[in-house]
Amino acid sequence: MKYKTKHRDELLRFFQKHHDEHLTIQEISKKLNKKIPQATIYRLISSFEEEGLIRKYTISPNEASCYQLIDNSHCHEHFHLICEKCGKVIHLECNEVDSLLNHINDEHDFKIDVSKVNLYGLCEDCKNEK
Amino acid sequence: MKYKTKHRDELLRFFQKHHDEHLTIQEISKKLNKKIPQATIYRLISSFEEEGLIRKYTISPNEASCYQLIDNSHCHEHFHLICEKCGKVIHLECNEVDSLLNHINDEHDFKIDVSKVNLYGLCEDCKNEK
DNA sequence: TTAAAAATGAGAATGATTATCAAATCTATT
DNA sequence: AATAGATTTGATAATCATTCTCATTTTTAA
Repeated sequence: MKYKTKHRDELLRFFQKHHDEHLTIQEISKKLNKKIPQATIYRLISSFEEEGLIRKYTISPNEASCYQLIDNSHCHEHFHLICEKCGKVIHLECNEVDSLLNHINDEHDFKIDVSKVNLYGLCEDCKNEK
Repeated sequence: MKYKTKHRDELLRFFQKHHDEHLTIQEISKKLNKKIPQATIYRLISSFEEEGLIRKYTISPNEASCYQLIDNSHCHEHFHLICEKCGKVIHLECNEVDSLLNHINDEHDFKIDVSKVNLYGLCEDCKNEK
């Protein structure tokens, strides 16, 4: 059972306030003026992740991961496309995705958890800019 | 300018021999009976990566990356299906994947980095077991 | 053969994330 | 509101993949 604590509330409010950016633990810690110790931030965040409240972005394995509040206004299931260069997050909702999901479910017998799918790559702008 | 060295040749031969698996540095080191020191393996591998000879796969930010020779004779690009319950990693290579990649590239103008695609969900066994 | 350039080896350093554990806090129940 | 049991916290240590360092060795082109 989860207990409600002031750190928990504070961190959640923080994510709501910064819902339009994705931040690393370091950045969060700094913006909070170290009010919450890093170990606690890590713990709370992995708890939020499990609860499906926030999403983790890992651009590169050697860089810190970023976290962002999950936006539920997009109710339909969709993939996230994340630009490795500029960090832009694109919500991809299209039939081709659905049919791939169905194909994988039916033919490969694997049920994908869409809410956890992050597809990394280069967005339109960064792709052309080279 | 690159020099040809015995380690370089040996590691390349190793990758050719194991072209059908992707291995971590640890595994490579072990399979080579530590003939090549890890620091050197890291260096050679990042050199191979730059030259476009091998591809790095990142399963999870907290696990070691895997490396595999890029086989230009057939399109070897594949996704990883990762079971959230048992941790099993399935290599998904199929036409539907390719067509989704092409669709996203052409219609949504986003170039996906295949080596980073990890689709989380439930595998056959864990799905049914509930 | 020689000198400059690159690679090597062993170990130290880095840096994000996890683990530890005693102390503090929270919650439901009396 | 007091209590007991469960959970969270804080500070710090541990982990682990990867990168760095630097003196030594090897390679290459002239």
